[in-house]
Formats: sequence, structure tokens, C-alpha cells
Amino acid sequence: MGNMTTESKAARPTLPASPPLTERQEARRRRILHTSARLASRGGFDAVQMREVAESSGVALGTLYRYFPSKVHLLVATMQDQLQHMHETLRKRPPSEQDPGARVAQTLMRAFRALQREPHLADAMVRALTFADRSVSPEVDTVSRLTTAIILDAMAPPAAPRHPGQEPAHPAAAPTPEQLSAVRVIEHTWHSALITWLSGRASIAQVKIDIETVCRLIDLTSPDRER
Amino acid sequence: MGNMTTESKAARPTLPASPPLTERQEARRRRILHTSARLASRGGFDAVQMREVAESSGVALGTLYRYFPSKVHLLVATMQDQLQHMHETLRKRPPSEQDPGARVAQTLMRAFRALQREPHLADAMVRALTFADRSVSPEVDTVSRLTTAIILDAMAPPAAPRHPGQEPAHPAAAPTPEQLSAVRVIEHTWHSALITWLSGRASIAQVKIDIETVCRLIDLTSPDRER
DNA sequence: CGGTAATCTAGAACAAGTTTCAGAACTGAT
DNA sequence: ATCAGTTCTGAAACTTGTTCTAGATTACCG
Repeated sequence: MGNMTTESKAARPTLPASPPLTERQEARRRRILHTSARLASRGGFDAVQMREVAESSGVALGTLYRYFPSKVHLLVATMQDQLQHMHETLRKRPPSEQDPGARVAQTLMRAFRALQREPHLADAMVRALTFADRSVSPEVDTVSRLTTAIILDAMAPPAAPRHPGQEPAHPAAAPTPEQLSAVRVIEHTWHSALITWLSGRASIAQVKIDIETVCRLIDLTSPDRER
Repeated sequence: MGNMTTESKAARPTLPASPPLTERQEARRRRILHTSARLASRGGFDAVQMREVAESSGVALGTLYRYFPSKVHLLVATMQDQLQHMHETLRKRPPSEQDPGARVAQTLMRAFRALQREPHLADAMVRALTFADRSVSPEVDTVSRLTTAIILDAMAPPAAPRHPGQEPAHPAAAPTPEQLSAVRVIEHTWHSALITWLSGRASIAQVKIDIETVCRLIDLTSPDRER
């Protein structure tokens, strides 16, 4: 398995910080991520082979490793990419439910169904995510923040259609610490449930139940609603 | 990384079913598991190298692979072993809290503190568990059942001291489906929280909060108590 | 005890992640 | 345009999980 514990000595184009990438570099990075997703889509974690990613992206192996210091880094970055897409997609069709918990559950199940369409890709990304060690912490953290953002978005009350320049009536009411705890627990459940599904130990129905169960925690922590 | 997706063609002495092991075989198996735990304790997942496990257990590499068809199988079996110990240990000192949720939280935090004493071992086992693919499903399922048993044990009302031969007053009241859902969600949270702690992305305090948060789901589903 | 099948050993061989290195190509500043 | 420094390429080497093989040992059966 080689040395998956490698320190990240190289520049990390993964973060938009550091030296700004030239156009060609940005293109390379994008090509690599695209190849990664493509290979993962057919064959999952094992099908993403670094040599093949490099060759198929028209890049030397050493370069691939300069951009993504390990296979796990690569797949976590791929997940960031996919999550961003998903966030935008979900944002366009906000959940129809009323209670925050139900809204979150609905959104997560939507995301889940999207993942179902590319189960191998989902497998590769999630396996990489949970297999990641400390050297990938920053990137995993980014993924976590993205997931949190998706959940918080879903939880927020349906935004009244507002005219440009006009401030929202409820300025994204800052979530309470309790709500943040609930969100963290929901994320835990989401990841773990995904894994049990991907490894064939739980059915989709089971995942749905688990998601709905854990989402009750939200309604429990936002007593500002009827109930 | 070799072929982590290998089918298990060999006999699997992992399950007490199948051909009963001879004494020497049982001894070999035990030696291997012991070595595995020892190597994992200092160095985590990466430190458990199959060649070294074999050599240090006084067993040929091929034999190691006959007993445990992959590194993940080996580590998951190691986890089974450790969990069994932990189950017995926990059983000896039942939680002192009254509410089921609090009892479970207390028990899990105890387990968590035990894992803290061997963080590398915990790392190896949990990483293996979440990295396991379909070919390890049966073994992972066993681990899951063990975890469930620990939680259900903690959840059960404190057993009145009873004389031998006498039946318990409450014959382990079968948990409702809702409670089982809650337990599953708790397991999800437990695993995932463990991972975030092991990879340095969450503090122990954070884990405690998450555990306590999710354990509220239990009290939510057992309305037979005061409140 | 003798024979036979299963198990075990030692060691080579293979696969895929990772590292390394010498030289080519590119970049930015003078 | 030129030079210095960085980045990229191509290829080999190294590591560790996994597989394979031929022969030695062991277990079991009559």
C-alpha cells in the first residue's frame, strides 16, 4: 500500500491559497480531477490508479503527485469538487417541507439519490474520506464544512422571494451551539450510513430511516416552531 | 495497495463455524491476533505489516493469508477480539446513570476512554472497519452486532440483583423498532466521531458532546420513563 | 503402521502506491 | 533575448499488500 502517511511537502494547489496557479496549471488540475472522477465512476476506489490517472490526464506521474500528494488527497479533492456541484444543484431546488428536520432529511435523501446514480464514484470518495489520516485533515475539513453548509442551508427557513438589494427578513439566524451539535451528529450519521450502504450492509430504506431518525434532533433543538 | 478486493476463497477460521480448529490452529490464530494488536498499538494501521505479523507470529505468510484473507480482515478480526474484551469489562461495571440515554452515553464515553489509552490500536481498527469493502461484510457485521449489544446492555434498566435460578423481573424488554433505529444512529455517530477524533479534527470534548447529543434520541423513544 | 489429503513453510513473483532523479520545458525578471 | 529558478517529463527504483508454487509436515483413516 506504499506510504499513505506521507507528509505533504509539496505546494498544495488543492487550496486556492498559496501561489496562484497559472492557467495551464489550473487546466492540469481540472483535467486530473476529471479523470479521477471518471475512473472512480467505473470501478470505485480500486479503479483510480495513480499511473492511469496521470497518463489519462496527459501528465507525468511526478506531476500528479505534486498536485495531489497521495491517492487519498486526490479523491478527497474530487469529493470537494463533486460536493460543490451538489451544493449548487441542491440550492436551486430548496426542500419543500416545513419543519427544519424534515427539510434536512429531504435534502440529504436527495443528495443520497444523486450518489446512487454513481455508486462507484460515491464509494471511492467516501472510502478515501474515512481512510484519510492526519496529513489530509485540512482537505477533509473542507469537505466537512461543505457538508455542514448544505445542511444549514436546508435547515434555514424557506427564504421569502426577495427583490435585489433588499436584505432578507431573517438574516440567516445564526444556529445555536445545540443546533451545531445536532448538525455534526447528522453529518456523522450521513457518512456512516453511506458507508454501510456502500458496503452492502444496509438497504436504502434503512439509510432513509436512519437519516429521518437523526434529523429529529433538529426539531428537538429549535423550539421556536409550533410543535 | 495490492488487491484489497480479493474474494475470500479460503476457509475462514474467523468464524467459529466451519471445520473446528485443532488446538495448534487455535493457538496460531490467537498468536496472530495478538501480534496484530501489538503492532497496531505502536504505529496504527501502517505499522501492521503482513510480513512482520507473519514472522513475528512464527507463521508463514501464506498461512497468515489463509487465516485472514486480507489485512483488513485481520484488523477487523482484531477489533472483534478487543470488543469482546471491552464488552465483558463494561458489563462488570454497569453505568450509574438513571435515564437510558445517559447510561448509554456514559458507557460509550467509558469505552472511548479505554480506546484513548491505545490510540494507535484504535486507529488501526477503526480505519480497517470503515475501509472494509463487501468481501468483509460478514466480519464487519459481527463487529456491528457486538457494538449493538454493548449499547443495548447499557440501555437496559439496571438489573436488580437476583439470586441464581431466579428469572429477571423485566426479561430484557425487547427494544422497539424506534429504539433500534436510535441505536443504529448512535453507532453511526460513535464510529464517525471516533474517526474525526483519531484524525485530529475533533477534540475529546467535542466527541463527548456529540455522543451526548445523539443519546438524547434514546430518551426520545422510550416514553415509559418520567419526564 | 502406511497412505492420502489437507495444511504449513519458504521464497519468489506480481501489483499498485510512492519516491527519486536527470534532463527538458517553461516562467519571470533583468 | 538571456539567465536563474521552478515546474514538468520519463523512467527506474522502492515498499508493502497479495498471489503462487514446490516441497515438507501434519492430521486423519483404515
